[in-house]
Formats: sequence, structure tokens, C-alpha cells
Amino acid sequence: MPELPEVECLTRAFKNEALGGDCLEATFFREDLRFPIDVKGVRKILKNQKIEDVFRRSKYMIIRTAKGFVFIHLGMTGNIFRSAKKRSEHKHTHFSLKIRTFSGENLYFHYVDPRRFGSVHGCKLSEFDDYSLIAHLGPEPLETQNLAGHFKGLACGKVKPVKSFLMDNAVVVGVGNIYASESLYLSGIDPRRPAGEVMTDEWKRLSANIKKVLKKAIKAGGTSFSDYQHTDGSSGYFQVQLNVYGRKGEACNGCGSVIQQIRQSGRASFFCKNCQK
DNA sequence: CGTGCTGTTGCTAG
DNA sequence: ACTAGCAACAGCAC
Repeated sequence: MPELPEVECLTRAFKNEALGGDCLEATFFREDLRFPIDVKGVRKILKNQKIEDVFRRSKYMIIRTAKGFVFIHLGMTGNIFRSAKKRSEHKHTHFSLKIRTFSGENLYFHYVDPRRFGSVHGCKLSEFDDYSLIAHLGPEPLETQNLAGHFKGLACGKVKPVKSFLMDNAVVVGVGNIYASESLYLSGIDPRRPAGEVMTDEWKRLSANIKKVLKKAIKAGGTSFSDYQHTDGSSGYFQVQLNVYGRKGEACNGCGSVIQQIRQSGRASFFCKNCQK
């Protein structure tokens, strides 16, 4: 499921229904996700508390109550399903939240994650700013005005390939494997280039394209659970047209050359060697 | 049947 | 200081 646009849409959808409502119950079915869940701590923050805010930072959906913040990360295969039923119909449901909405409706949100690379954490209100999960993170791409300048400054002297550089959460958050490949393609930049050798005008193009692809995908994903869960993108991720990701051996949409697949820092990378220099 | 991938990311080893 | 590689896991394509 998750890259930034998916988490953003899920967060908006959850916020739409849960904001101002009360969490009546937080039930945990297993505690061994990527990190052991502090069930007592998280439940204390949620149970019988009003949902005061819901927002996204990096790929975390964050819920605020009067007792603290709860961070939900979807890992690689996580998702949250809205249901009128207490019992989840999905395998690998690890916890469920029962929410009585502001308008008085009872809803369940089931957290499902087959691979269990996701995680759930809680912290006190006063701990938020330096909470270790988010304290070291780089800026949000969509909220950074001079993203190109930011990249240029950090990339100086770096030999790390530009694609791996983009996926480094200390540089910028929310640019995962798919959108890193896609934005480099749109910018005509070879993913193997050392970050330090990328030119100023290329950083400008790249920054603009990162914002463009992310916004486009968010738009395709919608803001309500009915939008969100109907745009099930098993290959396309919200039906956004992918130019290179997953298209090894197919024809480039720009020039017809064969799309290449290579491996960079353990991840699959796709590019067109004719269009990306 | 196995084998080798997969949208994440914190930690470790070099 | 920086970078590459691994680990955690279930599911799926071959």
C-alpha cells in the first residue's frame, strides 16, 4: 500500500470520519509488528478519548488525543479498512479501533498488515517534537518551498546515487521506491548519477516533478474511505500512470526504448537509458 | 514443491 | 562520515 500519497489519502479519509469523535475501544490481536507494540501505553492514549487531530508526518498517520499521540505506520503491506462490523473480514488484522463519530455513528477501523513491517507507537503530548521516530526526519516534500536548494545543499560532495539520495529519509521524507523512479524519469535524470554531480537546473526539475507526481497520486486517491478503498491500486497505486516502475522490458512512453531494471541499495530501479542522462 | 522477488526503514558492518 | 546491506514477514509469480 504505502507511499506518501497512499498514507496521505488514508489519513484524510480517517480524519473525515474520526475527527471530533470518540475512540470507544482499541483492541489488539497481536503485539509483534515490526516493533513490539506498547499496548498499554497506546490504549491509554486512545481509549475513551476524543480524537482531537489526525495528520500525516512522513509515512506515519498520527492521531492526537488529550493523552498523547499515536503513530501508525503501514510498512510495506499495511492498510486500514473501515467497517460497520466489529469483526474484520481480513486476515492479518492486528488491531481495531471502535470510533463513535461526532454525528453518533459507531464505526470500526481495522488495521491489516500481512508482512507486519508496519508499527504502532504512542508518546505523550510533551514528547512529540523530539520523539525519536520523527525527530531525525527530513522535510515534507510538498511543504518545502525551496526543495531544489535543499537538495543541492545536502547533495554537495555526495557520491551516493541520486535515487538512493532521494529515498533517504534524512534528506526528504515520503519519496519511496516508486515515486523516486518516476520523478527521475520525468526529469530525464539517470538514477545512477552521484547526487553531488546533479546540476542546479536538474534539481529544479526534479523537485518540481516530485511534487507533481505526489500531488497527482493524492488527487487520484480521494479523501473519503469510499474513494480511497475503491481505488485499490494493486499495480497502479491509485491508477496513476507509471512510466517506468515495474515496466522492465516494455517500451518507454517517450522514445520507445526498452525500460531497464537495475538494483540500487537493494531496491529495484527502473529507467530509460535514452531519456535519462 | 522450491526460489526469488515485493510498496519500508532502523540498525550494523565495512 | 558515508554508504551498502541486512533483517523483520507473508504472499505471489515463476
